[in-house]
Formats: sequence, structure tokens, C-alpha cells
Amino acid sequence: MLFNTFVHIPGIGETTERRLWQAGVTTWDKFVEPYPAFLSGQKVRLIQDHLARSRAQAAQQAPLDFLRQLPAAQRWRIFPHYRDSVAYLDIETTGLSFNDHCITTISLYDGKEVFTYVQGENLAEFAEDIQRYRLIVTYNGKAFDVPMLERHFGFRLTQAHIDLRPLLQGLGFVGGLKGCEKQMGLDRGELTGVDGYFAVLLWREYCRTREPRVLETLLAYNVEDTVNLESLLVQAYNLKLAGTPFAESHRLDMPIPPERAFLPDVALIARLQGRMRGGY
DNA sequence: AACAAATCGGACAGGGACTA
DNA sequence: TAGTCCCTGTCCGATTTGTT
Repeated sequence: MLFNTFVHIPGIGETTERRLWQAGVTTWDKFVEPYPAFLSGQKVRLIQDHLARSRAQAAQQAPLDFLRQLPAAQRWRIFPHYRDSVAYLDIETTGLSFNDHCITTISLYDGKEVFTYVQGENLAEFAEDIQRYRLIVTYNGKAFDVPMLERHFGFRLTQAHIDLRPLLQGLGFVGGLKGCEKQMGLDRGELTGVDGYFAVLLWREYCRTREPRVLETLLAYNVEDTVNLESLLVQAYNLKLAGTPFAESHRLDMPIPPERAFLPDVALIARLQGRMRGGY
């Protein structure tokens, strides 16, 4: 809903934007004479100036500049405009600490296809692949995944980035990725109970045994996280929309998850969980 | 266990409407 | 014109939150 947005203009907050919508100014093109009476001449000029700039940016396909002007709490609005170039992203590591950081696997989903990257195999390819996308979607990735990736690869990820954690928190969903999925009706099947720490154990087990099924289980978990990000963002988008006049017209359909490329080994999961409880 | 970012709450400033 | 008040937007600091 970029073309319905006015809060990117300094001096225009959510209240003024809502009043504009109520006055019938639901898109940039509808900001024409006669202007709503509650706006002073000064405000009218301010909005005119900024809209001219916004139109130019939209024409140049420079939505990144547009995004930077948008208050953090409103970044979700750009999502549909990037849908054809989005990377849902999640990484697994050898632990939580930034000191002994070591990325073990990366999973990337672009809405159609799943890509995975494994340390010791093809991890380096990620650096080039990620450049293809204009939007990154993560859960808590601003604080964890992105800094970790930037440190590992020595580059900066300059794409637009929607972090689902604060977005969902604002909608009342807290409790981590798994908690949010549960509250929003997503089911993990055999992977219920597998978490980030378990992924660390799976990697250790894989290093020890070199069993392909161990790696496949880890990747199944990693991919599940990534694929679910799309459903969560679509639901969050629709919930955000509910407070606007565009709830019906801009509503997004729930995505269809891709064919599962990796299958978890249920017996292995049970065995490792047993070992965890046993205190190993 | 460290860290980054967003949110929240409260304080503050400025525009605009109204009155005398 | 001066004085006042309300609404809106912004700023600052503290707090919340979750990642493997």
C-alpha cells in the first residue's frame, strides 16, 4: 500500500493520515483540490512537495529510498511491492555466541523455490545468490541472522529488510518464532519440539557421524523455519491492514507452501531428545 | 550471555483554532 | 493582535524481546 501512504512525510503522523483517508484522499492521486479543510495551506504544500518526490522515486523503482523515510513501524507496507524479489532467510550456527560464531547451514526461500547452503559444501555460494533479492524477511534477523551473515561473509546486506519479530510483537504475538506460529495456527508436524539448540546438536552429530540423514533432518528444520516466514508475514500484513480502509481491497491470500525437499528422521529426533534428557 | 532494534511512556514543542 | 488551549508529531530514555 505504498500509494496509499502519507506517514512517510515528516510532519504527517498516523492520525493525519487516517483523517486524509476518511476525507476520501485514499491514494496519492486523490490529493487534489479541493483539499481537506483540516489541512492548513502550509501542510498542503508540504504534502504536495513530498508526493512529487515520492512519485519520482516510485517511477525510478527506488523503493529503498522510500522505505528509509517510512517509520519503522510502517515498513510492512512495502511487502506486496517486493513480492517478486523476496528472500525469506534463516541460519543455523554452532551456538548463540557472537564470539565463536560459525554458520552451519543457511536456508533461503523466495516464495517458489528453496535453496540451502551447508558449511563445507556450498556455503560460499550464498554470498552471490542473496544479491538477486531486493527484500529480506527474517524473524529477529536484524539482531541475529544479518549481523552474523555480515560478519561471516564480510559484506553488508543493503536490501530492504522486514523483521517479523517486532512486527508480530506489535500485533500482540510474542514467544519466539515457534510461539507465534502456534498462535497463528501453523503446525510443524514431526518437527514439533525441535528448536535452535537442537539444530546445534544435530550439526555436532552430523560432524561426528557424517550421516546424510542427520544433515537432512537439520535442513528440514532449517527450511521449515524459512518457509513459515511467508505465511506469518502474509497474516501479519492482513492484520495490519484491518485497521485501514484497504482491508478488503489489499488483502493477501495465504501462500501455498512448497513441496518438502527434506524429510526429518523421526527416530533420530527421538534418539537425540532422549540423549538430551539423559544429560549428555 | 551479548547484542540490536523496536516499542512504550512521558515530556515537550509547534501549529492552528478560538476568543476577547 | 495577544493569549490560551488542544491536538498532533517528535524526541529521549528505559524496557522488552529473541536469536543458536
